[in-house]
Amino acid sequence: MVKTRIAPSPTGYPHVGTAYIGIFSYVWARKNGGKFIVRIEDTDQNRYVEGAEEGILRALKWLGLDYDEGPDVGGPNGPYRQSERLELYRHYAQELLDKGLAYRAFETPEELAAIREELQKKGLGYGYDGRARKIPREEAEARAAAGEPHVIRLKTPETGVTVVHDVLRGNIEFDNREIPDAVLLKSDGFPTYHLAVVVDDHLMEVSDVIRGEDWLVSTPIQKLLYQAFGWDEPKWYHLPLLRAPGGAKLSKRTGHTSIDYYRKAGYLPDALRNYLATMGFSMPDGREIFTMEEMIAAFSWDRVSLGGPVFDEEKLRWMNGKYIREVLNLEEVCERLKPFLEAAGLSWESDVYLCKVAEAMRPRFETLAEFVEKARYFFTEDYPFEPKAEKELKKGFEILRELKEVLAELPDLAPERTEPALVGYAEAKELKLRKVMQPLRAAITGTLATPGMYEMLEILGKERVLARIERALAHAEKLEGNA
RNA sequence: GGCCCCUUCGACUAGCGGUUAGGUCACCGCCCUUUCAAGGCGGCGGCACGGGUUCGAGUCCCGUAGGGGUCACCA
Repeated sequence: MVKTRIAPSPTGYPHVGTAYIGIFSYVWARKNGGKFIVRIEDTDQNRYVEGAEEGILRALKWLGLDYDEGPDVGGPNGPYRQSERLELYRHYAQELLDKGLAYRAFETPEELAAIREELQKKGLGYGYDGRARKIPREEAEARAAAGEPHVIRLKTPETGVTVVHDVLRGNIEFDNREIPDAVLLKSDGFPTYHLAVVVDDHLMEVSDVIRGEDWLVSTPIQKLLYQAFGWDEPKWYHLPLLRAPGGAKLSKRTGHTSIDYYRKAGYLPDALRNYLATMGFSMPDGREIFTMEEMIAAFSWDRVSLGGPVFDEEKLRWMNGKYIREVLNLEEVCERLKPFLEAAGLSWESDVYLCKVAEAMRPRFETLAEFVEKARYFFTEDYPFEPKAEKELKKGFEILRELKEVLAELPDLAPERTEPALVGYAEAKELKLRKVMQPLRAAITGTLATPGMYEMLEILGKERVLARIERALAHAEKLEGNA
């Protein structure tokens, strides 16, 4: 059975890179009718951030990456938090010690730094020379028993090569002299990534390891560990890292990396998920808008490209807009809008009203937050006038006064009545339509970028429109006074 | 710097020996139009470079360059 996993560290906010890898892991598991699991890699006590795990799990669910096993849902191979599996790692480290495939090393951090510097000077690209291998076994055990702080390191072959087969890249050769005697168990008794990931992936029966390219060069260490234990290694897939505009790895400094940022900015989970999927994967027919199910159906590793994709928020915006105006239905859009209006302290008289506004605004906003910004005047009488709108108010002051009378005479502001009325007025006065529309638009919205006039008049209703014109007229007079 | 990976328009990508190198975002223009969008139509723009292999190379091989990653008791 194909079993994939995502293994985030609870060291901060949920990262888009985690979601990116998560999507591919999820899709591959689903494609094969397998399982997708989440494991929390919290073996670094120093970097642990309170609440980070919850944030990450919430973000994964928000994106629709539901997992079959995980810290909060359990599963047959738990616990799914590495900090709760320490005994396991100690056991397996001991096994390697017993087999003579690992050894205890007693260098202090300062000594290690000195060794590293020395090696660097010689032009060697790694940090430890394996000197503690020379300590006789009995002596090492005695020192350990006496409580001397130490780590356990993997005994790595000194000659030959280790060949890693990456499904996406083929065979990759590593000279064994380049593979360091990696620390497996730290002096605090916690495992390092290498030990923990191998033990857990084996015990949890992970068959396919899909992860970021930054893990590629540490794969030989893990492969050697599988060999030391006598276990079958999983299939390896290293996906390219998401890049920031300019080319560097996406980071806090170079762009928005928190999934929470995108949620709060009003991106739809489906749009983000869809966009992330296009970072490397493409549909056979070239479609860029597709559901998770469609991706699963069409997925194949030879449709995954290996160049590091630049994360372009501009295109994400476009895609989000596409979802708002074409993928979701109107009711869904209205529902999504509600929390954003509430957060802005705005209220709506009814769902029907909200939906009418949403319909009118639909082609005019790309994020939910943008809707609140641009449609504010539909939800409050206390909307501001932009400078450009004030100019229109002044220019069209007389027209506005007359327009108010024209509209006041109509029984209601249905398009069948407002259109002939406004067009008729313009013709009678021999005015271009826009000369009439712009002051009106400025008056009832405070801005010049709005939905169609007839649509707006109907939504707002006669009473509010007349009151708004009145208020705008007063506002314009005040402007004249100041000028 | 050593090692490893990667390389098609500004960005995301299609291409899997024979294509006028296609699509999407962005940008520009036109159409529509009461504003702003959306939409439609059109345009700009690319195979990093140099060697091979081949009748033929964006596609295969080698080198160079560039970019990225990694060299922790972090993951």
